[in-house]
Amino acid sequence: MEMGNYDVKQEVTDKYSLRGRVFHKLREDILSGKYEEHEELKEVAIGEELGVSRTPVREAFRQLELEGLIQIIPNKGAYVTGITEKDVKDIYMIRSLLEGLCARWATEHITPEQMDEMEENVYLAEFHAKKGHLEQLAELDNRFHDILYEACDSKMLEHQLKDFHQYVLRVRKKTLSNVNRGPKSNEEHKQIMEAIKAKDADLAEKLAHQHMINAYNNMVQKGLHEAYENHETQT
Amino acid sequence: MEMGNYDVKQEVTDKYSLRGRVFHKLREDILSGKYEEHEELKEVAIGEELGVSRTPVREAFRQLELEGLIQIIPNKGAYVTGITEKDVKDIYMIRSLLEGLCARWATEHITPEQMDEMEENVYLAEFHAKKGHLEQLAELDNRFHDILYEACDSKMLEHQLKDFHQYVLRVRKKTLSNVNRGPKSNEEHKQIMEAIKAKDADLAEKLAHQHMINAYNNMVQKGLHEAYENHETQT
DNA sequence: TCTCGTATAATTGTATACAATCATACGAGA
DNA sequence: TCTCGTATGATTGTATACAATTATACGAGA
Repeated sequence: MEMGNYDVKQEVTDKYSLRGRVFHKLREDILSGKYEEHEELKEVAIGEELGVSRTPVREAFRQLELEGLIQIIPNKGAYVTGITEKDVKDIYMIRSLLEGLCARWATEHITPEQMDEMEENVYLAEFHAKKGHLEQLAELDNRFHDILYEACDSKMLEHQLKDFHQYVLRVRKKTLSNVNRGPKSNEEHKQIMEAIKAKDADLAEKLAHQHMINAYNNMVQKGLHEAYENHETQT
Repeated sequence: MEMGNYDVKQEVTDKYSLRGRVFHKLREDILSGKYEEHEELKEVAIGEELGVSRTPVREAFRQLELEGLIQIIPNKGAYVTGITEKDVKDIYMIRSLLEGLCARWATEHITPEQMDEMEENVYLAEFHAKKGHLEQLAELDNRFHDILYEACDSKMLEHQLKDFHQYVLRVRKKTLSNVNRGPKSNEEHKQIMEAIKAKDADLAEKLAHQHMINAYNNMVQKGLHEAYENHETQT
């Protein structure tokens, strides 16, 4: 609830403030590979390119540094750190552990309202899967995880997982998912939901953990062999 | 190696730049409870208090926001999020999982040089434990974990864990550790080290995981009943 | 030719000025 | 008295000016 509100405000910032726009533009560009690794980002150049002054650029730099995307050397410059395939893999492995923990805690703390929304999500996704509505399916997929994050009732874990989720969504252009992953993903969601409903924390943890590993395996497999454009990444 | 250099530079920034000082001062103050939860932080007030202009203050705010310590509402203000006892507990639970993963990966990727340093660390700590040198013991304890983070050979995981480690170090003033934890902690380090040396990733993971849980249990237990001043938190 | 020191340019760090937005107070009108 | 609109002040958002630091170029001396 509190975090939900936070995120809304964050969105507002990102949309309407120059700093937010610069921050997201640069993150997008770094993750999509527009900038080479170790490339120097100059404040004035970026500012001119985006039509803003140095101030918002600098503030965006400080945030990017904290996210580990650039490295700022005092009085010298900002250098792109980039993100390798190994980084993505590592994130998925880390995330798989945390998603498991999240599912465990969600089992213990989920509210009836959240449980209802989760059920609704799964059944609605089942419907869209049958109809082949991939876009709605992708959106419901993301929403399922957000529900889980909120249900775990841990500000810290929710924050971590949302960060990772964001991160992963950004690299979808490089490593696109299989269009068939959607329905399969929802099957797994359903199992996780049922484990939570049955208050089986061990099972929920295990399933959520495996769910993330499956998502990764599907992603790299498809990322190497095929590349379906215009489809969202399933998690 | 790369991260090591990064951290050195980061330290330089923090020491010599106003932004770094403001950032760390505010983080310290928030975590130590100087500011109430939901308290508004005003740029000019903070700036005047620290004798700097708004610019470094603003940059520090942006970083604090990303760390989740404050919430910035556009055109309105920055509000302290604070950190509860539950947050600390959650962090330790999250960290225990990631330390486990870290130990696993370290088992697979540790270099002979890192292995040597780890052994040296453990044996040196054993010596200081016998002599009752608590300060050196605390420093070696922190260093042990840093070695582990570097040995896991994952930029992402290392980044995450160092963040958490930093975070935890900051709250030591509120929840101080038992002075007897040092030697016990090092015993556990030794076991972890031996598991890594024996290439037993499963055992290393399990031990590192439990090590963190023990550290937490010790901390809360002691935090509630006693409060030894002037001793560093272990692990 | 090579080395080293100095001068100059480029870049970041910080401070301040101005613009935009939000909160508050106050008064007119119902 | 209550409501609503406006004016005023406070605060943040952005741009620019100045200071400090670093990188580079060039020339003097060996």
